[in-house]
Amino acid sequence: MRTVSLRDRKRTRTRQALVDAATDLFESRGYDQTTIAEIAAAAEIGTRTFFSYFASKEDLLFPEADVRVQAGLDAIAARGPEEGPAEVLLRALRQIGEDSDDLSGRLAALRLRLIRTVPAVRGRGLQLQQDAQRQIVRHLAAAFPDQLDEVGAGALTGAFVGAVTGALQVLLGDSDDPIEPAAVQQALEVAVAVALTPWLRHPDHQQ
Amino acid sequence: MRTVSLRDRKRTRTRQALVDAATDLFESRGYDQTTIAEIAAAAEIGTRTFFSYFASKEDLLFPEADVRVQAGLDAIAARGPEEGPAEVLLRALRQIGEDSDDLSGRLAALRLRLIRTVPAVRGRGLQLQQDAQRQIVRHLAAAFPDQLDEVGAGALTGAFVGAVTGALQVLLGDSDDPIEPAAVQQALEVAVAVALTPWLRHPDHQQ
DNA sequence: CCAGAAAACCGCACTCAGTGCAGATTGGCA
DNA sequence: TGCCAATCTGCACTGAGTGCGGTTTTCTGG
Repeated sequence: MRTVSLRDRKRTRTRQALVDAATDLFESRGYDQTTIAEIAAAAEIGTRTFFSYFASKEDLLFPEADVRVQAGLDAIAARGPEEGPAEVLLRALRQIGEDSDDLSGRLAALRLRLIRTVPAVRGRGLQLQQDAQRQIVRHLAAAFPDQLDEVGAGALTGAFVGAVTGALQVLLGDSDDPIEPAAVQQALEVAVAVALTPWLRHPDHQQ
Repeated sequence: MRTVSLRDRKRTRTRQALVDAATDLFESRGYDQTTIAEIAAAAEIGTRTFFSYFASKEDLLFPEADVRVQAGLDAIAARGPEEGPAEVLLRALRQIGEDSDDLSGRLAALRLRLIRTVPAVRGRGLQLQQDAQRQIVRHLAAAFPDQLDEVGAGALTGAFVGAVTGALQVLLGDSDDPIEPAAVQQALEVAVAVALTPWLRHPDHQQ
């Protein structure tokens, strides 16, 4: 038994229609050249109704943000008895990376491009990232009360996330479409090595 | 001989008047309740003219961003012969922290509060931080061509900046005015220890 | 099957940020 | 002094986002 009331199904469908319509329009016409009115019209709802689905135009690019954050928090909660904070963060990252097609997929590719192109989108993305980070810090500190205080958890999480995004930012830098998974993997390993070296117990980590 | 043409002096004065007026109005009325028209009127210029001084309302809170970034880049350029990348980053941070009253000062305090309060301001701040970070990465990679490639420099800088901001974010968390410099110093040391341990040659660093 | 309540839809009018344009002002400089 | 360029400013406009109020649709209990 899921959330299957007609109301909710309809709402989910409309929401998806909005994302799809926005994806199409952003790709063909460009982000700034697309108005919310056009997106709403393409999804066959009134302009006013749009704002009961998304609070802003930018949010169309990050539709399942909360789901991904939750996956990360779950990964922290499911820590093994022998894991330290660094291992947990690493596993959480892999978890998020797996169940979301974050580098393939039409919307994902569009998002990456618009993040590099449109300031408003970048700002919103960074904002969401920081919010997620804050939650991770709280859960991490709570999960390792003897090894980390809040400030330490903030520093560790910040270093980890900062290293990964810093490396990815350089890697995805200016080129457009051709993203090689191998290179991404390599960049992540560099970032992890830089950020987590003093934290990992086993210096070798496969995959 | 500086930039002392009457034109430039006048322009600088008007710019400062705008920042001052905005500071006053933001403090008394609140950020969202203050319109650009009001700020412009308080600084005795036309509403339209405002946009030839600042591109947006948020930018009023970050008036000397470029100056600070430049100070950081200079600090990198002035590296000593025995310094590694981590030491340079550390020195750059201290440099920036010194010549900008970033934790005292009316505008600085207001900025911190609004960053926590107003999403648009936070987004803009993160954006500026990321831009600065990108420049630092470039300069750092150029300064240490044998020790760092671009991706490594991105990871290192990201880890460093991420750790510091992550720790500060937790520290400045929810409280409002009372910021104790000693606690800040402590948080920075924690962050540096977390992020730079494997990079620093001398594990002890005074001050 | 049928109220009535709740939630969603949606038009209307509004505020405000930000832009393009064109004309008036003013400072720089020969 | 007089010309050029930068600056200032009002006007008109677009587009995001909000509050309000009335209508439609869905849910729930009898």
